[in-house]
Amino acid sequence: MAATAGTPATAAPRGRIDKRRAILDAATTEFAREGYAQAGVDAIAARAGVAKATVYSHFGDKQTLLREALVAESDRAAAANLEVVERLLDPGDDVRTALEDVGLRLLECFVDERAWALRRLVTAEVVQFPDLVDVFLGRAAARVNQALADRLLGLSVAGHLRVDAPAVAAEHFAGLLTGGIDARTRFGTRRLPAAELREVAGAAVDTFLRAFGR
Amino acid sequence: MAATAGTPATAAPRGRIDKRRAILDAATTEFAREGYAQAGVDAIAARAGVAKATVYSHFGDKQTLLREALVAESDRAAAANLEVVERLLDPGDDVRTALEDVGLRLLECFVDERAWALRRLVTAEVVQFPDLVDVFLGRAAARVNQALADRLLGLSVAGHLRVDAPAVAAEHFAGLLTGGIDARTRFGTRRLPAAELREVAGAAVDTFLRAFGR
DNA sequence: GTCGAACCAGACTGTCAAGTCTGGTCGGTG
DNA sequence: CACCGACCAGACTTGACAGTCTGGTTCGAC
Repeated sequence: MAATAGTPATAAPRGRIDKRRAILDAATTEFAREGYAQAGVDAIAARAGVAKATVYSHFGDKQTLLREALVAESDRAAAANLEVVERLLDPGDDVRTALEDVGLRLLECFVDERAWALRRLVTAEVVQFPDLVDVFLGRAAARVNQALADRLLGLSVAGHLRVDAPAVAAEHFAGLLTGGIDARTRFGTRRLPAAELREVAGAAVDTFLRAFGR
Repeated sequence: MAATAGTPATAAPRGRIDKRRAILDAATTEFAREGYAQAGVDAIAARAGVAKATVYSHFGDKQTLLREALVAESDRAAAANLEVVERLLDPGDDVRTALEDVGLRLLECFVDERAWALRRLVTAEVVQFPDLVDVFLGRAAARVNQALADRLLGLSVAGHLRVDAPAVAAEHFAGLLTGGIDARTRFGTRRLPAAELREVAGAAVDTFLRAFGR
């Protein structure tokens, strides 16, 4: 914890804000492209248009930089997912259509390049830095799953679904959506055509409704 | 490309076979623990009880070593999975029980430490060595999915299930099983108690049968 | 206008690891 | 026996990179 005790809040951006953001963005890009070990601090500094010393003045060391970048990306991903899930609050006239819409959008979040980079980093570095998992799960995965469970419960109460264990149903909805996605996207190295995304989402919703529909 | 053209076949194990195996095992262990970048060839040689030069004489360079290790591990994982899936050939009197049995065993394969290490390596290095994905998908994932689809189709023909798109059903079965597994195992860093595994498998089969059962 | 904090370019240090080389041991084959 | 190819220990070369340091510039605050 390199937090200087002088600043009031927990955030503690010591340098000028825009530099900090630039460094964080550059780090995210570079880590995503090269992986933690391969990414050089020199390259990150260069990409950010900043001197190497500035990077160290802001973040202390490379590991902290990785952690902060992951926090930012997790929040970003969570925000995108949560916004999508929120759509289930008002499902309109047809649950199937609403679920397909949300499923497709969730899938789009999931196959997004930055989302893949995030999962890659967490997966790859979990052995060396186990606390990164907490960052990712706590800030992104857990919140999204909780929100989805809430919405599914809401749909059930409103009589659109028959769900008795919302958390399980949420896990299953996500699982149906993302089951074969590693293979389909070749671990994030292949872009899926829109038609295939729709197809996958459609099939997932189909099975989901067979199991949990009225 | 250090392949000496003297040997006849493509396999070309130039040294004594047991040395090759020892190196491959050591490499697998070391890569699994440390990741590709962190794992040192010195450490691999030491673990294999072999001189560093011997490693290079067998495999040429570190990258090749990784690839060969992944091939071996993929085959290993595939064999374990396929053996489990095979059990659906003779489902006995009760499909639910058979599916729960297979589901649980598949899950056990999936949360296995070596399986996690394999996925970690593929995920982490996919950007640098895209062809590793082909090794993993071709040798393991695709074959398992195909076998599972075959068995599900068989069960459907025998009147135990109602499956019209076996490949999709197989993807969904796997998705239901492994949907929340990243979070549950904290990306492979936490061992799941047997009870939780059973619970997850049970819930997955439950949903699956609601969707595809007779 | 001066003071200090943030910043710059780039040189520097120390470490670590991939891959090579040397010189020698050992076991099997003609 | 003489040879050859696999193997050994370990020194060596080479390059990359984290993190530090220097000396100087910019800019806002007082």
